[in-house]
Amino acid sequence: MTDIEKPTNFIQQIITADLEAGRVKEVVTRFPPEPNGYLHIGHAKSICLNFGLAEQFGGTCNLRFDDTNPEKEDDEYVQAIIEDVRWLGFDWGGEPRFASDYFGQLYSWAQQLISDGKAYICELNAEQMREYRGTLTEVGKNSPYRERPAAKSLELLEQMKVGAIDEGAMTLRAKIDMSSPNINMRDPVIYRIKKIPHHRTGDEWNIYPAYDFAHGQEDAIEGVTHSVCTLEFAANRPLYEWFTSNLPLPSIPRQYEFGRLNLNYTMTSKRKLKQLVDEGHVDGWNDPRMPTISGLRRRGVTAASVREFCDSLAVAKTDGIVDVAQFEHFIREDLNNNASRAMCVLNPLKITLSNYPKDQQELLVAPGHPNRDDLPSRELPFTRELYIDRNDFNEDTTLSRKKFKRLVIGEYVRLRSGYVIRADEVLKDATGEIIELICSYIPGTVGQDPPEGVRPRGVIHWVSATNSVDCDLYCYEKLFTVAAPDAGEESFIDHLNPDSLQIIKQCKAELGLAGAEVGQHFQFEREGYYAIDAKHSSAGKLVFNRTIALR
RNA sequence: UGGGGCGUCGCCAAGUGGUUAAGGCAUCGGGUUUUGAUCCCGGUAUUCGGAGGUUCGAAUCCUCCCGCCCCAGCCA
Repeated sequence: MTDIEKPTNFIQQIITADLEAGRVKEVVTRFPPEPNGYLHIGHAKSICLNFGLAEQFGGTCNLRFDDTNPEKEDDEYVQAIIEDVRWLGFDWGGEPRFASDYFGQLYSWAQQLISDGKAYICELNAEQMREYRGTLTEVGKNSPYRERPAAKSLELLEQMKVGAIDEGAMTLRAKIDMSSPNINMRDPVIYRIKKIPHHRTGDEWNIYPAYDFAHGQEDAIEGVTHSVCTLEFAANRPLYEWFTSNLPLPSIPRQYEFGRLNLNYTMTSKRKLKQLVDEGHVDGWNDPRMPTISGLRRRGVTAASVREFCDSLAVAKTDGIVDVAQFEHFIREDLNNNASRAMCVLNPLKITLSNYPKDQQELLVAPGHPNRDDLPSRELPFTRELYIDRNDFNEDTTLSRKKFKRLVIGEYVRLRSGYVIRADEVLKDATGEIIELICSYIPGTVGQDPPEGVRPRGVIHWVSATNSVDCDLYCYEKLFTVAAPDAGEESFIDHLNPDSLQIIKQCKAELGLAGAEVGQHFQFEREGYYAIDAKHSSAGKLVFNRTIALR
């Protein structure tokens, strides 16, 4: 559908070559989140890439939870992740997979490794292990337990498994090379004792496989052909390959790394996002200021715009920082094309049309969208008393037409989809504050040009004062005041924007908005895009989130 | 510092020895407009981290140098 052909990325090139050479006959990918937090915009890139690759090459993509660390994981996250991936529009055919489904298989592969003399139970504690590991420049030294007989290791592993050994007292380690320049290859721990109930396996296990011992094997079990992960795992690849070549796996998956998405003014670290939630800086994981998928959804960002944005991103090995304005561009693009228009006055200023009959009301018809007639039109009650925005009136009559395209005493303005009016008089209270404007309307100007000599300064939005609906608006700004909240010496908490949320109460919205539902998107003309807040809005109280302002 | 990876416009990025060095975002002009929105036109890198070299010809090949990122969790 796109007229501009997007160049193929290096992973697509590899897959194409693999297919042509017959190395793989069907492409299988996977999105492998750990259920220890909510998904964010960075994950969306990975999701779109993995599911997208499967789609492009007619293969499949699994959703697989990498739940090998019960300490941090929870079913709440599993459910949220499933909802988020679905919402983004992807399907993994059948049930999601879990690393924990393979614990039994993984355990017997561990036994196999021991029998083959390629793994051993080590009794070094954490601190000792660190000392033995060496540093970036010094090689490590062998553990004194390294040559322990396989039979003994097998026996100890079983004891670890049944809970007979204390946490931290022993580990199972792969026997590789303590002098490898790649620290990951210096006899990495592949099983550790954790006497913690697992969200799926309960207290069945007292030991859990480490990431490196699990991931490649999980891929192999599922027949994953191209295991795509982020750059920081590049140093783990030799280890990934060591396992796939030292174990009798049903298939040999290959790992490829690409640069993760970084956005300025945004934080994409599950740990730190969790901190924001736990410390109450935001209203939960789905706070509309959060870069989480659930936060974006609640804010009113569409799944389509997230997908479009992700697809526009390069899949390469450079790790850059994308300007959030680029993301916002796609949010506006989709909303501009699809959101129905509506009017809402944020700072109401009452105006009375002195020449409009007191009890008269006519229903004006406004289009749902300026250039889409498939969206239903709207009925706008027009009455003698209306509200316009205070910012759309100025007492300074010397303002040029070019500079101020709004109401000024003695001049005209067009009410959007309505009449042309003229401001005649300002009413103020004792303190000098403007409380009302007396105006007059020009009959016959709905959908018609005003008579000769009447030149409206511009078009402003409005709402009937006697037949409209009240609502609250939650307007958001960037959560952080600096482009790189995560850099520098100070904590990112110090860079939180104190004005990231502004609540505007008692706004006046056109009547039709009373029936707005969660999931609908609106453009409040001349203001921005808004969507019902699923948390605060209720039958008796309309609450909208500002998804994003108009440019 | 040992290993791994990366450096093309303010940001992202195509480019795979011969192109006027794409495109998007941002930005700056101008036009249309009953949203100061959208839309439409147009401007914005003699140059590809730097220096040498190979070649008729280099962002693309070679050499050296510089800079940035990742790895020393019983996290993933």
